Amino acid sequence: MEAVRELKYQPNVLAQGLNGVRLKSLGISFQTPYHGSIITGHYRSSLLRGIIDASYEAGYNVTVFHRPWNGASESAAGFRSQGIDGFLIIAPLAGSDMVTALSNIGIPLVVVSSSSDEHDVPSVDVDNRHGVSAVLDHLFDLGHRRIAHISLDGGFANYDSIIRRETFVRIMGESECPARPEYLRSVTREYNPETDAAVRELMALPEPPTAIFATNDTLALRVILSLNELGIDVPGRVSVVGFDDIPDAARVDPQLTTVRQPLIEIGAEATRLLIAILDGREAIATTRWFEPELVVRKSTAAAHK
Amino acid sequence: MEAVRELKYQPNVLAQGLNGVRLKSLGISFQTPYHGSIITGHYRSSLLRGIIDASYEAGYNVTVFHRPWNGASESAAGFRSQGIDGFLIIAPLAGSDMVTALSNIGIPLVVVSSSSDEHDVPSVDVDNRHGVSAVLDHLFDLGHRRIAHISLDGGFANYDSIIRRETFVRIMGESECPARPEYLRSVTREYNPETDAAVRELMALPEPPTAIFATNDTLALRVILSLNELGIDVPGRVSVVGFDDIPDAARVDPQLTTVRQPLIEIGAEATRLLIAILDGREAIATTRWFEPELVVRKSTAAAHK
DNA sequence: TTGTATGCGTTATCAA
DNA sequence: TTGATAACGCATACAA
Repeated sequence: MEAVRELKYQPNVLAQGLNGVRLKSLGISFQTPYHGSIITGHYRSSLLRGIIDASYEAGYNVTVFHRPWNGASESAAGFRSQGIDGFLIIAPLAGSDMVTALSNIGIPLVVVSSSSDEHDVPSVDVDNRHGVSAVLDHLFDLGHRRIAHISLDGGFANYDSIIRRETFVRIMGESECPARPEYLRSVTREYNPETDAAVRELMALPEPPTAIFATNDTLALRVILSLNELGIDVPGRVSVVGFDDIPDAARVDPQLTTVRQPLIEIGAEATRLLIAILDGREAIATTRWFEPELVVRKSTAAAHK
Repeated sequence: MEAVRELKYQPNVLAQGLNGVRLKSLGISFQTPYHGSIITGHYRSSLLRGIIDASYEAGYNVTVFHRPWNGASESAAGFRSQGIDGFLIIAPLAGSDMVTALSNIGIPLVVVSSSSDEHDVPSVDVDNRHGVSAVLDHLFDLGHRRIAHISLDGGFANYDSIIRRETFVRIMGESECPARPEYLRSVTREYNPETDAAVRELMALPEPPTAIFATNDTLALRVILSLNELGIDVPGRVSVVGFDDIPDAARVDPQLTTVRQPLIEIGAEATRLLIAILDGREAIATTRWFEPELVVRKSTAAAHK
């Protein structure tokens, strides 16, 4: 023990790992369909912040494995021997085999946000159904019946947006005013002329919607911009609702009504869950939901007649 | 080779590393004086994005070492055996011994943004002096002579903000209108009532400034808010300039005049530099500067008489 | 070219 | 309790 201090001895983590000791190291991966978009935006960086904070608390390191997941079980290989104990998959995209590929190699996994029950992988996510339900209740209360929904599609779709759309259709279907097909739109990217076109077409309908529910805030912000350019007042003529409550939601004019989800907490909880699984303290199939909160601001008002 | 495919053989990275093979793995650390602020904001996440992109290009993994750097050469120990080849220090804070501690243990280092010539460590940064000079030239051209500067101080000060203040003082000193001491303010956090107080006191001076140059955009945005609350028109009465060109700078009203620095590129270039050093392709002491670009928007106008 | 031994720094096992 | 030894999976150097 004296010699330890004397020589400033530090155990060699690699040798420990070679011998089967858990290295207290987590792998994470941001899956992105296009190059360079790793952690842009509030959504991913909040999740990452929760992950890094919680792993720090638990004494774990975090390694970012950035791979082209475009259709790649081979991207998944090689994780077993990397010295990581478990893996966090951040907001996987629908239609990718990433989750399946990773779960096949037998590494403990947790999906962080945008989970799907397609896979039998534990996850931590917001309760999207509850969130959509709160949005629609709010709009119904304001007298809205002609409600449109703009979703994400193509390479950018994540499971969250799919579930939100499904829930939207289901709840509308159970109401007195089922969603008309022409009110259901989707775009492949949020900040994109596509969105302008979708909004324009929506508002050019014989019976235009009085409210537009966008699948996330970035998209909702763009929708407001598009409406502004058309000279359509928000919320006087059309109400707009988003999802996420990114910081900009409270800064734009009009301030956005949206659904807040505790992203940092989701990232942190997913990390804790993964570590609990690694420690054998938690059953593998656990999945945890966080309740979202409707934040009513200025972009929604009574339905325009 | 057949057997490799047959058995899906994957070399054990740990064993390779134990044997002295470079693991193509980079360590990074965000130094933050308060808990939980790892990658909030555009500044850090842009740097991180550049780092992750460039390391991916080069086939390197990135491991986040989150430590309390509050005064800790012991935090630095234990990196030698972690299997990382080199280390990127992201925006170190002034007054911390983190850089010194890390450089003492002999790991190849590169400082990413907010570098200082206090340490003999290679770095990639924006040319702050050039940026400040462009700001002041712009303000001089608009007829401003009473120019205030608000800087960061205390635990949050990074080297960038220190250099910006020094440069401000130097250039003003060489001009016909040297900076008055009462025009030099600093706050400990950007978004903070402190900033309101500083602005209020500045504007209560017998000769209030006609322009305020904030050391970064977050601070500048808060300055505009403070001025608004005082009923002072921007830019009619006071011009405001920031630094960074965060996305919000173009979204607020009035749009912020600021200095754009290529953060993603800085992160990427720092990564490439570190890898070049690891490969022995680059001398150790190299340091690279990126030229910033003045972005003139709506928050600056001719000096109020 | 192909094969065999040695060391990398641990931990675990077994013997003393 | 202490001490020696094998094994982890690979790379390297050397022998065949």
